[in-house]
Amino acid sequence: MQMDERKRRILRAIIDDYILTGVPVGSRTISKKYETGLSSATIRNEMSDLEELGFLDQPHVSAGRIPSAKAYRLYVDSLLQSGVIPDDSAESVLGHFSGRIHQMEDVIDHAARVLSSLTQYTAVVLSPKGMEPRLQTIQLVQISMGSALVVIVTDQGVIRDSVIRISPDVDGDTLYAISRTLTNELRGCTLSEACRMLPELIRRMEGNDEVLRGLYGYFTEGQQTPRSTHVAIGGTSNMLNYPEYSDVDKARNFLSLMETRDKLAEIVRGNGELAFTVRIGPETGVPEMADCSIVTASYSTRGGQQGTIGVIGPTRMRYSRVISILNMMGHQLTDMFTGEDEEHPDGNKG
Amino acid sequence: MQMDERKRRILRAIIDDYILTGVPVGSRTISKKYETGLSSATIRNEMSDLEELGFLDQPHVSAGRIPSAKAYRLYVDSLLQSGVIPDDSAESVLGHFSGRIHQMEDVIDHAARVLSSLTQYTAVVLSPKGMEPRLQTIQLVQISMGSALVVIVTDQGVIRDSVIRISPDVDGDTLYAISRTLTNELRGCTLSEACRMLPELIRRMEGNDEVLRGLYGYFTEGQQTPRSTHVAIGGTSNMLNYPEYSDVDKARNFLSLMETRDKLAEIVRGNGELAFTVRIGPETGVPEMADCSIVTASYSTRGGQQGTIGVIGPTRMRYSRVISILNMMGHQLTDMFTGEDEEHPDGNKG
DNA sequence: TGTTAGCACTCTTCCTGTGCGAGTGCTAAC
DNA sequence: GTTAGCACTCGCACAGGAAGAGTGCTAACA
Repeated sequence: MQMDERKRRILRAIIDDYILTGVPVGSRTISKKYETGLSSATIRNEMSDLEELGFLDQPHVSAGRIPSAKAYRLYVDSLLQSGVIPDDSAESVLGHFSGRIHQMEDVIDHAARVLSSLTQYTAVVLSPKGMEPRLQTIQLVQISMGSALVVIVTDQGVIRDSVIRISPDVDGDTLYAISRTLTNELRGCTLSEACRMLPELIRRMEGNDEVLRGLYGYFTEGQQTPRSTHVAIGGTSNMLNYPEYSDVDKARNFLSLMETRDKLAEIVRGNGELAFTVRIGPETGVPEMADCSIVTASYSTRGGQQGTIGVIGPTRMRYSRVISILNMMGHQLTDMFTGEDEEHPDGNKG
Repeated sequence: MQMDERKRRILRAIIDDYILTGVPVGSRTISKKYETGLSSATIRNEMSDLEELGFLDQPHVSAGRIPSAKAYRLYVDSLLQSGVIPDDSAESVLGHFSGRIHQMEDVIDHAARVLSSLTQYTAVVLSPKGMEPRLQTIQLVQISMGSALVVIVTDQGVIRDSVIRISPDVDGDTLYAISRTLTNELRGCTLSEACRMLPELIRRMEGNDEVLRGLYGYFTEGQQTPRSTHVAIGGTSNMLNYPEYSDVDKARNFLSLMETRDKLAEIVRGNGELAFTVRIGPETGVPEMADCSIVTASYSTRGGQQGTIGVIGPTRMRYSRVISILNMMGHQLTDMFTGEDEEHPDGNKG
């Protein structure tokens, strides 16, 4: 048996209807609501074929049909093939970042909120992750007698800061001198390289070894607990709006997955740095998400690192809408993270 | 009618049982499970009295009784009066902060996780909030040609950082000089005072006005969008473990309340800076939380600011356990935030 | 006077059976 | 190839009934 154009059209109608309503759709519904020009009996025959082909499932004999993961896959593929659909509400993404927000983490949090409220699904935004960051500047700032703040600037603009203890009689100027030396010596190194080089430096810069030793402890500690990527989540409770999650057990499983941010980040980040992915049901590879779909897009920062934005919803997700919103949002974030720091907004590039 | 000792004992048994099981408790249960030496009939009479006094509710005529908010209040008050109960598992709090964690936000996140996993309820931890912070150090760190990082250290140890644009030909030494001047001039000011003083400073430090202007923009912007307190939440999904929230609508309401962190912070922070509060059901003042209780404790930082840790659970919460865990955790955090920065851990306070 | 045993009564919960409606599959006619 | 018709299936909602838990009341007892 073969898929012909008519089968495709009917399948699409079924998916559309199921996405809208969430209840199994019957032959009569398709024949009446969608101008197919066919009677329900014909639709029934086609549906029977589609089921045999693996595109439809039947919860029980007298219920309608629901689309299988395979059907969604076909649907999404044809959606993507025909180009990203400009959605009615997509342009409203643009309005949501009017006020300048400086901190990257704030932007990410905000993006997650906007994304979830636009899509009405759960949104996840991951901070960029690229190659291992390389040191650019190390600066020690005195906070009080006996303690100093370490500020480390890397080429990714990622800033790690922490307080270390120093001798009370080290003053600001000394700290500045140490900072300069460290910056000169360690610029361009990765953090792990810096770790290896520090003992040597400590030997050479005797007299300030106490400061450096504190720093060393900080570095090695930072190594073993690497600052994980920032994960922002929005709209976890949205998931409860869908009958798929009216079962409390399911809801709990889902929510506790959302709480373990590391695992979640791993799942959302997925297999690669693809610009765009749609994973449907079992394709997510996570048993807890067997009836979820994950749509992700990426955005880039100045250094060329890729961040990820994603939407998690039921498999009967409004794919076209979600895809177009993610698309817009990805571009918007890329613009923010690349454009804003290079030039004044009123000037042109070049 | 009066409360006598026996009524009190029976009420306590009812509350204990209801907290344990979550189902209305009958007279027979009390008479058999708790060694009262009384028959179920007697208990019934007492229960009838307790209901008349407003301590018990009856869902329907042939169900057992459940404690009212008033009953919990009595229960908690007597609990607090008799001193904080040392709980079997409370000491395990101590183990959870073994590895040094430096960033305050990380500590707070971690505390929320630990708190929720120990109590099996939802935990909320708020960063300290005190008087308006006063500037201690301002440091400009060159990141790349044309941009610098502003690091502001306040007496609360709160660090605000952001990137500003500077002229490409300003070098690190100049930035350091500017930083020193700024620190000297502005130390001890609040942020808003600094805002007012900056124009004057810009006039005086001509030549570097471009840097300062960028800084000025940063300050004024920071003023209008004050960095809100950090809110960490843990174990939101724990709430679904309790039959009280097997209703999806209730669960959704609760969860979406958890998502609006600002509002949540306001609720948890509550009325004052009391060391310890227990708000039961309606006492929370939030309709969505009519069948929740909120227990909070506070911790202090070096500057004497108060942070808040809280646990949100069903009204039939294991109060004594929660109170003792919160108590321990509060002390632990206070120790971390005050002790650690003052002295080496191996030394005694002088 | 306080306590207890006994009993009728109430109300929920669970189970079962039944009718209804939605939807299918098949067959025969067009 | 399409469609109308019909028998059939299955879930769902609802009603009725049995079981169980728990109460309130009364009368007897220490």
